[in-house]
Amino acid sequence: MYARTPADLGRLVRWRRRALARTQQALADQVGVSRQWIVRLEAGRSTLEVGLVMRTLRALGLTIEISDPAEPAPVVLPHRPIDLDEVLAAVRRNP
Amino acid sequence: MYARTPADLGRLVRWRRRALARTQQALADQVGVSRQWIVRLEAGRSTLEVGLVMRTLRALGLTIEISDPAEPAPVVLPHRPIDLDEVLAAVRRNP
DNA sequence: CAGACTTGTCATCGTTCGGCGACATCAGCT
DNA sequence: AGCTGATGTCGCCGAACGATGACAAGTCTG
Repeated sequence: MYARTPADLGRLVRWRRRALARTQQALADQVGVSRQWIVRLEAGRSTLEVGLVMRTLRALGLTIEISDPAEPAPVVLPHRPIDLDEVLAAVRRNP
Repeated sequence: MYARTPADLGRLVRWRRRALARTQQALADQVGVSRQWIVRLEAGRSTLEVGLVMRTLRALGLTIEISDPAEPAPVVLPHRPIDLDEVLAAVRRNP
């Protein structure tokens, strides 16, 4: 899940918190912030402390990865992997 | 590159900025912040505005991905792909 | 080495953040 | 419908953020 803006972040945090069936207060207690701060984060406020944001993501069991999108995408295996043994057996039967 | 703390972020931003051969002032101008703010970010300050941090990462051509580490890692191909034609030719020569 | 450029540090100012308390509103259950 | 718990909103206060200017220190090049 990509986060381009604080609004993206806010939506993500709310979704995750609900997925974990947690209240704003419980999350706030875990992170060590006020419930109102969680409300602001979920509302997509851009002026929040980045350190607290990172702690909150961590409290939700999420990781933050920063990467360069210009790097080539990893090659993805086809849905049905080729059965190498089958191919080799066929060649052995009929080279 | 995972970022767990603002200090991680700061190191990453500095590394990337230097990789792009940019000065702090140039980056600051691009993002619309003061140079001193960039200094603080690179120093790993935790109390900076998250919106500005996200904008800075974007200005450096970086993306932010938030994910659940419990999800299975994607299958990655080995560094040297198997040359199927070679394998098949070998079997044809010596089944 | 000197000079130019870059980065680090400090202090000040106006604005606003985060915590708090309080209340309003919404959501779910019986 | 009433009740309970969860969430949204508002205002106030002290702390500190971000911009600015200035200077110190570090780095690089000819």
